[in-house]
This record gives sequence, C-alpha cells and structure tokens, in this order.
Amino acid sequence: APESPLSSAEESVKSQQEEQMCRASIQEPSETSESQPGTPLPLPLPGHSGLSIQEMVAMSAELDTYAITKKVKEVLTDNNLGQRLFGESILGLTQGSVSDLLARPKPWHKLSLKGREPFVRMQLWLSDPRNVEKLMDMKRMEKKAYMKRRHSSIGESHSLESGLSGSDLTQGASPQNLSQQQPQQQQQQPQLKKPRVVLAPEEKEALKRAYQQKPYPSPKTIEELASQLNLKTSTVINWFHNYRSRIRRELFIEEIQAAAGEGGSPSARPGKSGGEGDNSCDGTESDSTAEGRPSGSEERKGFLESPSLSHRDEEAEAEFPSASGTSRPRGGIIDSLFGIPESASSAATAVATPCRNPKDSSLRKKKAANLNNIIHRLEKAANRDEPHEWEF
DNA sequence: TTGGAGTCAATAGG
DNA sequence: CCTATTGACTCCAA
Repeated sequence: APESPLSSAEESVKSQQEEQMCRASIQEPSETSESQPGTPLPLPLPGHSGLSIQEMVAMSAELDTYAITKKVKEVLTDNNLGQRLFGESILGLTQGSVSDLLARPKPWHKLSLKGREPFVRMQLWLSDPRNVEKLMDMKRMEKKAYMKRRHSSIGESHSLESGLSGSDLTQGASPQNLSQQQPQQQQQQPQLKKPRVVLAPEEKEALKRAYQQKPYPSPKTIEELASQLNLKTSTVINWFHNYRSRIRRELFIEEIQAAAGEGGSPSARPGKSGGEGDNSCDGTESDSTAEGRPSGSEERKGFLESPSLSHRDEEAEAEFPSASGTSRPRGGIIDSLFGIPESASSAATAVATPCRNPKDSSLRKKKAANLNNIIHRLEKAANRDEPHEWEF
C-alpha cells in the first residue's frame, strides 16, 4: 500500500501483550455498584470479562499504540473493512476520528484515560479470534438493511443481535444556534446549516506565520488577526487551538518513530517538491504585531530579531533552535531542551536562537512549537505566585 | 477564562 | 462507496 516513504523499523508484529488486563488478580472494590458517570457508550464490547472498558483502561498495562494501530490497519485493509464500520461498531467513534487515530496514534504515556480507551478496545478486538468474522457479519447486515431501505419505502431498523451489538447513534447534534455569519448565508433548508468555514491557503499561511511569532496570541492579537483576515474571532481562536494541538501531536509521532528506529537514519522528511516560486512572504498583511502596551507593565517581547531571509519551506517556515526529545514518562523528566541556555528566561531568547542548518526545517519547526509551548508555560507560571512543579 | 484532549462531522479527493 | 483533513464543540482542569 502507499505507506510511508520511510519504513519505520517494523517491530515484531507480535503485540500480544494483551491479557494483562482482565479480571486477573487485581481485585476491584467489589461491586462498586456506582455506575460510571460516564459510560455513555452503549457498546457492550464483545463479552469479554464483566469489566467496563474504563476499568480495563485503568488497569491496563502500557500498550504500544503504534503497533496496535499498525496491526489494525493491516487487518482492516486485508479484509476490506472500512474505518466507518470499525469505528462505529468497535470503537464507538466516527470515521474521521478513526482515520486520525490510526494515522497518528499518540504514545500511550501521553494519553489521558479517555484517550486510551480506543486503544484498549482495539487491543481487545485484535485479540478476539473472531473479530474479522464478526465485523464482516455486521457489514453484511448493514448492506442488507440498506438494500431493504432502498427498496421498500419504509424500512424499520432492527437491533442487530449477534454477539456484538452495534453502533449507537451518537446523540450529539445538539442544537446550534449562535451567531451571525458573514454576508453569506442563505440556506433553503429549514435548518440553518452553518456553512463550515474553509480557510483559504493564504489565510492559513498568514495564521501560521502569526503562530510562529506568537503561538499563544493575546486576545488583542487575535482580534487583530481576525479583522485583518476578515475572519470571525472564534475562528482564529479555534485555529490556534487546533494548530497547537496538531503540531504537538506530530511531535509525539516523531518521538515514537525515533524510538522505534533509533539507530538510524532518521533521514529527512521528504517534504514535497518546492512548488511555486512566490513566497515573497507578506503578500497581504505583514505589519501588525504592533500590540503596544501603553503601560508597558508587561514583559517585553522580542520575537525574531534578525529578519534573515531564510524564509521558504513548504509548510511555513521557521528558524528555530532545536532541542531534542521532550519528556519521558518516567525517569528524567527533563532529559531534553538542552542546547539552549538554561538561563534563558524569555521566549525571545530561546526562539530567536539562530540555527544554521537549513535542513529538516519541518522537524525543527515542530520542536520549536514544543519549545514555545514550554516557554509559554514557564512564563505563565513565573507570573504566578508559587510555581511548584512543572511537568513537561 | 484559557488551554488541552478528544471528537464530531462536513467536505475534499480517490 | 472509502479515507484524510480540519474548523468547531464539549468536557475538564488550573
């Protein structure tokens, strides 16, 4: 299949590390009748023990999320089973979420309890000898139901029996309402559908540039960006939330890959071909970045000092220092971010550190993002009274 | 309130 | 059909 260009060192496909969960010795507080506040998912999960998924998640040993997703993808493709079916019936997630999860699994130690749930379900599914068979059955039933519906005018749903039950209908769909919209709304449908904002490439570029200047823009900056780009403030805010989150995730992935094929030659991200020549940067806005605090009681911010002319690179561009690694779950919490003057107490100092090495800027950019994140928190903490322990 | 984590769900490509 | 991307939302913790 069109898998990655870089063959990550395949670890033994054997991932059978399962069976550590399950009733076993861990005695749970007996009945613990109290129903989980959560557990909205009606997914009964293939029989298996009588534990709830959350209980299993809680006592599960560390799982290799990368190996699990790799195996799941393999099984699904080998059997022509789609993500939608798998997601809705096995994980209780939608197709898009499954795609994301399978393509970019976060390392186990970075996952919250909630985030681990899908992986535990996947592991459980993988260990079920009849997993494929069951899923195929469901697929057949769906098709049958579909055909029926298509034919006869009325189609009622059945509850699918068979061991697994199926999908749920994620409720959700809470009514929206909200705000206005740009001069652009005219839906014939009785329901006003929000048009779903689609940012233009130049808008994304501008946002990325803004992000490099300030990963955590102040409300004022956000306001400025929004008006300059003609976007709603909430859109800009959401964009920053999402971008930060996604950059962070990519860092995790590299962490995993690096761990997998340590020795080696990480090689450089292929990056696509250059593309056009424009790149004159600042085609539209530029300027900005003003934000002058009259009172100046704030900290001073100095972003990149040297304009340099190293701007290019597909994704966006950035010349940031590189720090290696991030954090380890156990052991040294700070095994990284060296190469940077510890004494550096401001974002400007760290971020502005030049780094002559025009290679793999993508990687560097991500690490820079992480660094910025750390810096942001440090500054925030410093601003507060007692910054007990920081954990990166 | 702000930011992070997880997701949803619309939509762009195959 | 299916999968990948991504703006927006919900829930939660600080």
